[in-house]
Amino acid sequence: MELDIRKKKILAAIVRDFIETAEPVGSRTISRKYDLKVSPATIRNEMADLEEMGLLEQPYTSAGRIPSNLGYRYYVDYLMEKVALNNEVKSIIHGNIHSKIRELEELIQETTKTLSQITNYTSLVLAPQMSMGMIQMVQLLLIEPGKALVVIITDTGQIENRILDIPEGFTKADLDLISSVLNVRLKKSNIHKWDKCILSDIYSQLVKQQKVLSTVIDLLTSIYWEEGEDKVYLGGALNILNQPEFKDITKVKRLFQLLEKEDVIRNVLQDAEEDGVTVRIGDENKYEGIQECSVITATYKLDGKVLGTIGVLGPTRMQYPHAVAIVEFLTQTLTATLKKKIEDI
Amino acid sequence: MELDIRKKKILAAIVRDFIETAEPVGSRTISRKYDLKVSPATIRNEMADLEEMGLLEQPYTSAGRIPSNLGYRYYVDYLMEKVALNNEVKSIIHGNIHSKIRELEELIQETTKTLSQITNYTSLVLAPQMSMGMIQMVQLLLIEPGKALVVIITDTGQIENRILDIPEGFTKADLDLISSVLNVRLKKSNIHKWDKCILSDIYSQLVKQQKVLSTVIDLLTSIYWEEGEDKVYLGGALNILNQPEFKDITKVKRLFQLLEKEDVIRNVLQDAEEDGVTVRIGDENKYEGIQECSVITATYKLDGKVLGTIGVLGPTRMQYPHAVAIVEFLTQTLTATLKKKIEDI
DNA sequence: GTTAGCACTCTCATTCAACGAGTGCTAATT
DNA sequence: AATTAGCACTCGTTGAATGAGAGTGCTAAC
Repeated sequence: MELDIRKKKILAAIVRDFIETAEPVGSRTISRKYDLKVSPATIRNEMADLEEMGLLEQPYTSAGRIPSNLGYRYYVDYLMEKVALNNEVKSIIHGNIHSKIRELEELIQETTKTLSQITNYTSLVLAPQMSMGMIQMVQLLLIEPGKALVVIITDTGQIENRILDIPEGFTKADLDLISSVLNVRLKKSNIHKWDKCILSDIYSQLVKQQKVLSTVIDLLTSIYWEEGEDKVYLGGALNILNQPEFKDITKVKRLFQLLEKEDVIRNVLQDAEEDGVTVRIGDENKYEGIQECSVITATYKLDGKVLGTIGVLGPTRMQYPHAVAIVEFLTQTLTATLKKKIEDI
Repeated sequence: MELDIRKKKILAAIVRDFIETAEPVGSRTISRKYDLKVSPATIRNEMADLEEMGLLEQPYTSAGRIPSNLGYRYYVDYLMEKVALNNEVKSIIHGNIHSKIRELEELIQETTKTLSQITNYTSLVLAPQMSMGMIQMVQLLLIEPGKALVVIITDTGQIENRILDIPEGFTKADLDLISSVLNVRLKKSNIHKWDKCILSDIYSQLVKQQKVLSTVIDLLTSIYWEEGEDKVYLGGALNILNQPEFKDITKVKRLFQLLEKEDVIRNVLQDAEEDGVTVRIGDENKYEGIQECSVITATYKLDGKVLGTIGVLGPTRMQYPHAVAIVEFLTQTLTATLKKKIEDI
C-alpha cells in the first residue's frame, strides 16, 4: 500500500494524537496541532480516503477518526521514527541490569521489573532455567545399584542435583574415580568455555568409564543450558488498569484470566522473531483476550543462540516508538550483560 | 450489647438479605420475605433503634438499611447459624485434599485452589516449606576443609542440600563413616517419628564425631520442619472482580496492589487465632486497602503444633456462614490428611 | 487541487419531571 | 403500651428533552 507524503503525514499525526489522548482525532485538531499547512477540509478529504483504505475508523458518524489495526501496522512499519532513549532511562536500565548480578534468575527478575516500570505496560519475560556460575565441585553418589546422584556446587553457592542411570555393575569406587577426575579438571572452569582439549583430556583418563562419563558431561552441560521448560515471568500486570480502554472490569477480567496461564504467555512470547523487535498489533495476536492489545517482543542471546524473549503488553493504542526502543535497548543490554558475565567468569 | 429476640431476627434478616442481594433492605421486604408477623411500620421502628445502636446504616435518607461493620460483627458472633456443607462440596474437598498427595507443597497448592473455587472468594494460604517424605539416603561430602555438603534424598524423590561447617580436621573418611551409619539407621524411617532410642543408638556408634553428628541431625530435622520463612499462596484473586463492590477499577487496583505483597498476606494470615475460625470484618483489618473486605482464617496443625493458616478474603458483604463452614472443614481435612500421611509413612 | 461555508449527524452533559422505594411521624387501633 | 395504618416527605433512579460541541461530508467558489 503506497501512500503519498501528505497522507502519510496525516496518518502519522492521527496515530500519534490518538496514542496520546485516547480520543478520536478530528481534522481541525490535526491542522492546528501538526502544521501541515492545509486546511481542515483538505485533511477531511484525505481522511475519508484513508478510511476507505482501511487505515482509519470512525467510532460513529461525525466523530473524529481513530487508527484501525491496519493503520497502526502501517504506522509501525513505515511511519514511526526511532526515538532515542533519554539518559535517565538508560541509566535506570544499566543500574538494574548489570553483570554483578550473579544468577540468571535474578537478572531476569530484575529485567521483568524494570521493563514494566519504565514502560508502564505489562512485561512478559521468557527465560531458560540456567545457571551462570562455574563448577566448584562435582560428586557422584551411589543411591542404589544402577542409580547415581550427581551433585554439583557452583561458585555462586547454588547446588544442583540430578539422578543418573548407570550400569548395574558400577561401584562406589568407580563413581569416586570419576568424581575426582572431574573435580580436578573442571574445578573453577566456566562451563560455557569447555573446549575439546579439556574434554578429551578427561576422557583419556577415564577410558573404562567412558559411557557414564559422557552422560555426566552431558548432564553437566544440560544443567547449565536447560532444565525443563523455560520459565515465565510477569511484571506490572496492574499497569493495565491505568489504561482507559480497561476501565471496563469485564475486559480486565478476560485479560487477567489469560495472563494467569503460563502457557499463554509462553506462546505469546515464542511468537517473536529471532532477530529484531517484533510487534503484534491487535488481532494479529492469536489469543482472543489480547486482541485489543499489542505485544512488542524481542529475543536476547548468548553466544549467538537465542536464550529467551522479553516483551511488553499494552493496549493497541500504545507508545510504539518508545516501547520498541525500550524493548530493543533492554534486550541489547541483557545480551551484552550475559556475554560479559560469561567472559568474566 | 443485648438485643431482644425481635431485633435479633430483624438484624439477621437484613444481614442475610443484603448479603444475598447487595441492595439496601427495606422494612417492606423484610416483613414480606421473612415472616416476622409484624407490619413494616413496626420493623421500621426497630430498624431506627438498630441504626441508633450502630448496627445498621442508611446509604442516604430514605433508602433501605445496610449492615454496618458492627452489624456484621454482631451477626457473626451471635446470630449466624452454622451451616452444614452439602455432600458435593465435601466430596470435592476430599477429592482434592487426600493423603495420596505426596508432598506438602502440592497439598497446599491444591488447598489454595480448592478454597477459592468452592468459596468464589480469594484464598490465602500460609505454609511452612517442609518435606513430608522419609529419608532414602543421606550423604556428607567434603567441599573444602571445614565445609561439608549434606545431601538428602527423600522417598518422594526430593533432593535437599545443605552446607555445614565442620571442624577443620575432619576428613572424607570421617564424613563417610557418619554417612554410612546414618544411612543404615535412618533409611526408610519417618523423621517425624524419630525417638530417643534410635538417636542414642546412633550417637553411641559415633562417639568421636558427636559434635558434627548432632549438627547433622539438627539439620535433618530442620529440613523437614522449616527452611526459612513460611511461603504464601494466593488463589482466585480474580474472584474479587465478580463482586459488585469492586466494579470500580480504582478499588480493584488498590486491593491488588496489596495482594501483590507477600508480606501483607503473611501479616493478614498471622493475625489468625490459634484455635477455631477467626473472622476479621472490614476495618478490623489492619491494612487500609482491605478495610472494605472481610477475612476468614483458621490454622491447620500437625502433632498439635500450628503448621500454617488458610483464609478467604471477600467483601464485607460475605457469605459468612458458608465461608466459615468451608474454612473450618478445610482446615480439619488438612490437619487430618497431614496426620494420616505421617502415620502412613 | 484546495478551501470556505454550511447543513447535518451524533455524542455528551444537563435539565426536568415522573416514579418508586422507603422512611419517619402521627394518630388510630388493639 | 405496643402495634399498625396512613400519609407526607426525601432522595436516588430513569427516561425524555434539550442544547452545546465536535466533527463530518458536500457543494461551490477560489
